[in-house]
Amino acid sequence: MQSIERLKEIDRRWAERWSRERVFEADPDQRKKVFVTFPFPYMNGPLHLGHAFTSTRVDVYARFKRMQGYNVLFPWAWHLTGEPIAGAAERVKRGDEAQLRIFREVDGVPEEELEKFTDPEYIARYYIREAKKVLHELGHSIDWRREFTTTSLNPAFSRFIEWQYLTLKERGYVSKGTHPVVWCPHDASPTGDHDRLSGEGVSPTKFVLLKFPFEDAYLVAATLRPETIYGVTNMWLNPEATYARVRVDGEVWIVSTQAVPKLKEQKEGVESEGELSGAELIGRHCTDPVSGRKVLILPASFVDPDSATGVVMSVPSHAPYDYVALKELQQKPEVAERYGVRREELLGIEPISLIETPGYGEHPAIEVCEQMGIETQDDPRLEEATERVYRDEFYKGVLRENTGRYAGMRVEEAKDRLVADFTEQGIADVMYELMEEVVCRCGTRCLVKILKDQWFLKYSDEGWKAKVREALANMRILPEEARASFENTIEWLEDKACARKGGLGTPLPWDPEWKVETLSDSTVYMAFYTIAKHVNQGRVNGEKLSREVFDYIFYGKGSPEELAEACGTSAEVLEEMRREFLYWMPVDLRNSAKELIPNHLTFFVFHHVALFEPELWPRAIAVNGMISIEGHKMSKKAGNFITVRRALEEYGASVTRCALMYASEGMRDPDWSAKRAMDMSSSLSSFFRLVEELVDRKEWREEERNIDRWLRSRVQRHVREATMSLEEMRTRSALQAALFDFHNDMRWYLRRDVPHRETCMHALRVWVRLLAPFAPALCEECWSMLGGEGFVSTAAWPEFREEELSPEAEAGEELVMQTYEDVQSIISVTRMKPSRIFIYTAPEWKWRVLEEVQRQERREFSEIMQRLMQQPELRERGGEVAKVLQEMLKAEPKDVLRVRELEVLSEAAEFFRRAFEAEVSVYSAEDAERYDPQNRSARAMPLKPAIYIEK
RNA sequence: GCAGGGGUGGCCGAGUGGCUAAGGCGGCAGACUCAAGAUCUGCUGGGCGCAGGCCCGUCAAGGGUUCAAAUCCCUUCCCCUGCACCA
Repeated sequence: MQSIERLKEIDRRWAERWSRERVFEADPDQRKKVFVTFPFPYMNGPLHLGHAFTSTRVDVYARFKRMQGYNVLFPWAWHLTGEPIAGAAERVKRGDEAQLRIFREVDGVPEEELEKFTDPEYIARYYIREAKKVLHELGHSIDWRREFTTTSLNPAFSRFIEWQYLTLKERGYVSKGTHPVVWCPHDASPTGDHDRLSGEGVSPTKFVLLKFPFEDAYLVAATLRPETIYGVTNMWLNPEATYARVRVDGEVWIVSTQAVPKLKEQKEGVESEGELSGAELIGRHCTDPVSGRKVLILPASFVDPDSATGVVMSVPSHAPYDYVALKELQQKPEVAERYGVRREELLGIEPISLIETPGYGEHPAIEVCEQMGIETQDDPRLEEATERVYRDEFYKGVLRENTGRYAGMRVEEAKDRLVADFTEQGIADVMYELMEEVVCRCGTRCLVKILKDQWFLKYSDEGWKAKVREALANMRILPEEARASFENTIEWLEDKACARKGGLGTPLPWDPEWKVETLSDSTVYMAFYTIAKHVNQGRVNGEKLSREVFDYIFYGKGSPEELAEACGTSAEVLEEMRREFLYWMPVDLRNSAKELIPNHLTFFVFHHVALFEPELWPRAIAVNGMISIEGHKMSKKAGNFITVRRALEEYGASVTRCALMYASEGMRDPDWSAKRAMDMSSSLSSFFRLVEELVDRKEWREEERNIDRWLRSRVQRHVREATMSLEEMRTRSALQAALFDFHNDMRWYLRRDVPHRETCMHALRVWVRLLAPFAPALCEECWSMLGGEGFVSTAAWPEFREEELSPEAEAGEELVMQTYEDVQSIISVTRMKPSRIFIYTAPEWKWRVLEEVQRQERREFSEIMQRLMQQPELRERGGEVAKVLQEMLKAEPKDVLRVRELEVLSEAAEFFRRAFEAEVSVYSAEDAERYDPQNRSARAMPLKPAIYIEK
């Protein structure tokens, strides 16, 4: 507890110094640049650990690259576009308790602030103010001079969006269209998934309406299978339902009363002209518009007046519901007779087959119902039966002779043609319906509305997609596994509405009642960071930034002299802005959560390729998993919402950052747990304590030993691992190397021998720098204790030095470790308390045998033996050689480095002595003077010294 | 349902064909301490062994390929993300 307070104090102190000394402000210079971005957060609440996870990844990368000597820009901005902030203000005005409670209890907004939350701008300003403090304390290396907000609250940004949309439109990427949406009649706005009480994931389904002439009107059947009209035998109406006569675009339609309000949102000039009951329609006839046949209207309980038009055409050959309902009715004709249906006519109805499907006979619906034993129209399994028949017929079915011009076509291909033809002939129309009930958050049941004259981004455009694919192919995607998701998204992406009517935002320049929608105004704003700095510094009037000015800055079009005055600046400033834009662009890394791949991150690429030349296309996108808290999804509702503020209060920046970065990498979802945060806190404290101890240390060893070469070699391994991992944003692996593995080696080093000052200090200086991107403030503290120059944040990243790797030293140290374990294992098995330990290293000739084995590709005893016997010294002891060779051939082949065993183990003797509290002697097996009462030394093998222990 | 990513020891997680699993946490034992904490040391799937060793088991489940599989293929189950006008 004490130590965590100390870490927090260090974190705060250094965050202060960084901003006081403007360490992270970045301007163009001679160096190579790296431009990293985090998707600006939406400011309707405080930053939470999910934000911190992603943003810390960006910061770690920024810090890493900065230390590598790049000129790094990490800017920040705030997203205000859209409905939620405005909606929240509205709810506060209405005194909505649930909303107030969230602000108060989850976000921790003080009462005196809450009063002012009726103003959306105030809410945004409040959260921005808080979030900025939090990011500062978290130690993010942000250049705050470039900060901005979106929407018309920031005129300069609006000018930028206007430029963007005018350009997109001019280049043919924007079009006007009409589209069905899930709509709340009460809110008078589209109802997205998150705005729903129920019906998540439900989207409009397109029904084809087939108009069956009926007296002066049309009976309008809704179907998903319009091709089956060739097999129609009768119509179904629900006798309990009420139907309406509706005027639609000059015609009179008969549909269920429930369908009328739906049609009003989807069709022109819809007016109700009176009602009639289902019962009174039954028994009468309408006309099949294709064949002109008379079609009898029959009663059916399965017909749902709430679904589409409440009128169903009956195709018993291919629709299980229709078949079962017809069979039931024919078995009890008296039911139908009550509605005035003539018995003979009813009994005379026979299924008409129109699709031929491999694996089925003439009437698939009948077959399937009989197979499944379905007897009544209320049987729930009818859904499954319908699904099966539909799917098989759709993919495998072929239309029969009785389908006129469509005969012989596959259902899959005929369907669209037929609908187009029927529509042209005035027989068919469309209606959208929700297959499940959708209820808006306001409690109103939603329906489908056709939104007219909406503005769309033409993401379906093949030429556009081709450029996006090209950009993607040249981009680094981290982790690489995420690439497939991007490719997929590009594949299925269709036109996307890009403007809305409600909420905050920038009006579309050519149609100002629409505002540019949030996912659309967040696509190329990274370019704006280069401009925001100049606007914020008052060097140019942001409100007056015209399209022509942006064209100059971004494209170099026009003359700065002519443009300068109109926007309150000089040609020099405009030229500088253009240079700055060219310097920082393109974006070198954008990082976000994987949930944004199908929208924002892909749109980000779309807009870049639409607006900029390939040199300015983004270079890399990184994605990460979604944070969970103690194993559960984080949500305000669940009450496990953790703000960054709270994490900082409890653990401070260094611990929070490291705990997050160690929680996961790649696409894996990180989990935050209080326990693991505490573990991280002890790891960092322990690191810090070690640095302090060594800085204060007085006792050092003078001469250099194998253990020092070993440590230097290990240090290089960690440098290499941390560097390579960070290049790919693998923060967990990097931290594993830079904190834990490094720490373990330091522990071993200090345990093994009195440390060598230079080696030790060298290791510490590397260590502190490797850890600096993760725990920057703590490392600044250590850096200054170690006498490092300036800030560690701008110190040089340790470069991997291959020449410092020493496989020999590592092999030597492994020999020490192995020998240590062997002694230990003997002690534990024999349960003896040793007083004297003798170690015998392998004789020279055994090494020679081993080396011969390694030289030979074939591990063939006689061949190798023959070669060995050519050496006289070995020949003398042929019997022994044979035994040793056999043993070596039994072992797994592996590369072995020659180690000066006697020297290495002698150096380690003192360590063994301390560890085992016993006298330790190291001999060569060839040493004539050795003490070896049981002749153990005979068993010494290379890298496996013989051991003899006395009680 | 469709698409993408996953499922490894009590827990977090390395590991993508070859000495059957890195590191951390937790647990147990010991050292230090009046004690607790911190720290250090050893053990931590099961079994056997008074000389460094051996045997068995294990990577969601089942099947297959291979001399050899956590790793490759097939099937099933489970989890995460997305499926659009939400940010």
